[in-house]
Amino acid sequence: MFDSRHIRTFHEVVGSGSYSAAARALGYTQPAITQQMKALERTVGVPLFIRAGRGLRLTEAGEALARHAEVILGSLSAAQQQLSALSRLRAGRVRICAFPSANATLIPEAMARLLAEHPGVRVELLEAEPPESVQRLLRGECDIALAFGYPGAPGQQAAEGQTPPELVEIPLLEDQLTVLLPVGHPLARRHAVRLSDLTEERWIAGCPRCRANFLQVCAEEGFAPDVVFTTDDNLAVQSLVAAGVGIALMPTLVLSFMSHRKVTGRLVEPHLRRKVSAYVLREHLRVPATALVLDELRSAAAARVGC
Amino acid sequence: MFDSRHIRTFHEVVGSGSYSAAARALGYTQPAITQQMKALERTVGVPLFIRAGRGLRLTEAGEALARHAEVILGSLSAAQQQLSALSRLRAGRVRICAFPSANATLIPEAMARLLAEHPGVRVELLEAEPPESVQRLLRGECDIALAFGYPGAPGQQAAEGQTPPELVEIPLLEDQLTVLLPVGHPLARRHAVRLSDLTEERWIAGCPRCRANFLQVCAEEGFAPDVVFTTDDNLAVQSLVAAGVGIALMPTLVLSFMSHRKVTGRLVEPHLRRKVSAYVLREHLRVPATALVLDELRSAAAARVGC
DNA sequence: CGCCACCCCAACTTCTGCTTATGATTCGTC
DNA sequence: GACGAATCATAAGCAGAAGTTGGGGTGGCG
Repeated sequence: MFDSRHIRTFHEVVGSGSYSAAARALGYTQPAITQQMKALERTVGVPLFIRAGRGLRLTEAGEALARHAEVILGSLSAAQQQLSALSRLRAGRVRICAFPSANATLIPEAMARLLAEHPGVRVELLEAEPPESVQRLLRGECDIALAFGYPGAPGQQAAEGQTPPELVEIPLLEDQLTVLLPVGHPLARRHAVRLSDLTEERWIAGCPRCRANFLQVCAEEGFAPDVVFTTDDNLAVQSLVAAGVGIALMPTLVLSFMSHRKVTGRLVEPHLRRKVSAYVLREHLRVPATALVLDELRSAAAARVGC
Repeated sequence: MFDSRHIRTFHEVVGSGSYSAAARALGYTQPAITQQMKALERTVGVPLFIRAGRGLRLTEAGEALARHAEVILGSLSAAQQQLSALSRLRAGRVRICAFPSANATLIPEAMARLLAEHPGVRVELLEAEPPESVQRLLRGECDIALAFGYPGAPGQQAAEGQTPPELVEIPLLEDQLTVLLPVGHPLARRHAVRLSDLTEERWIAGCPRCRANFLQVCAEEGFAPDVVFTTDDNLAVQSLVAAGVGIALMPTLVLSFMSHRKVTGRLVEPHLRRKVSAYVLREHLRVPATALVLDELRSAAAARVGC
């Protein structure tokens, strides 16, 4: 197997016509070139040069190798160019898996800035609710997973159980939960409502994990809510609330981009919130494109502080 | 610039799916693979692998490099194959420059054996008289020069003056000179004739160097020959002798393949001879195809010993 | 004829790269 | 659930490679 450095040196020697010139061009001293070419001739088993007075002349083998050197160095250079593009963010693909409300808020905001600065980067977006998205990450189906979790619930972390050690969690924002009331509801005149004032209401619950968290919070407040409807479709929840079927808890993030005309959100006491984080394989942090997307997500989340 | 060894190792790792397997396949220990891949990732600037439990998974950059590795290793292997053909004598071209009588005798005999054993070797044959052939060698227009010289004549060596130091002389054979007489010549009955018996003959001289040597030899014998015709065409010389225009000196080598029906050769006393040698650039001795041809020429000459 | 450029050679030095040894982690299996 | 096999990472040590330095020979040119 040839040493690519020898090939490059050989090519330079052929191009410049002398050992000394090649040494100057490559930043070596002249004896280094002599040694390299000697080593190359040893591996080839045939002389490559014939000394002709002050200049060098190629043997038949030298001519052949010179032709091949062009090809070899060309393919090496092509590889280098593509990988350099990946490392310099002139190229790269990032697959993100996120939940719907992030897809409607954080992701578009981050993407706008990202694509403006790095037009060569490509993003693929998948939609999945939290437990699923992290599993996809672990299965290698995506590079970044956006998930939310409710604090204090061991079994309710983004991944099943605790976050696996090879996973890195990047906290993005704390999403306040609000009580969704139909306009005209007696409590809608207040700025914030107490959960304990809502024990007699009928409730509409969201996704399974949201519902589980909701039930737990109510239990801590000392009551069991009357859940009359369950759906993970945020639009359906809002419509049901508007129709007077019941009231619901809903993250502010959702309300920031979608709000039924006939519903209104009110802060709830005690403060409830879900934690939105990005997850990534630890080793993936070193992939430039992935790190870039994470940065933009962080920025987008920071711009929403208090949301 | 990538190190070709790293590329090869990377390719093997991708192919076998693990560092350890690649180490076994390439004859390294496992930590060596780890180090090489670390170094490769450092030069690329981007991770190539993501650890996935027991196996490895390629990053986007890894996938890209894997594709390039195929091309790079392919071009390296192609070069290696061609150069190996040259060094193993399955290919190779040798350009020989020789004088006419060698072209008619030594060369064909050597070529027959050479091409039988090494059908991949190609030979190009040029014709030139001695001073010219060695100059062509020095100019790089051929790889082997066959030339003859007369002993004891400093200015008459194969090359002008002494053989240059970068030139190697390979003596092939001593070519006896004969006196060419028309059949029926009074001296033709003898087995050998003395030069001093021919002082009154009319002579036909050959090529310039042959003629010069002839004049010098005659001078040493104490007479100046009567040269009535000069030509370097051996066939013409023989025809002139046959026609009774004069007699001539002619190398045995020429007579061995061409002899006019009406002439005959006789050994001459004192013994005169020309020295036939091959010349080659010293560094060219290491070129397998050239060395092979020289070997065959030596063999062909040895088979003609006493010629 | 002397100078300059080029290349070879030998010795020294530095450093890269491989190996050995050990520890950590994961997967399969009893 | 725990042990065993396999894999990769890390650290230390060593040998060989590769480069630089210094000196010499040679061809070409002013």
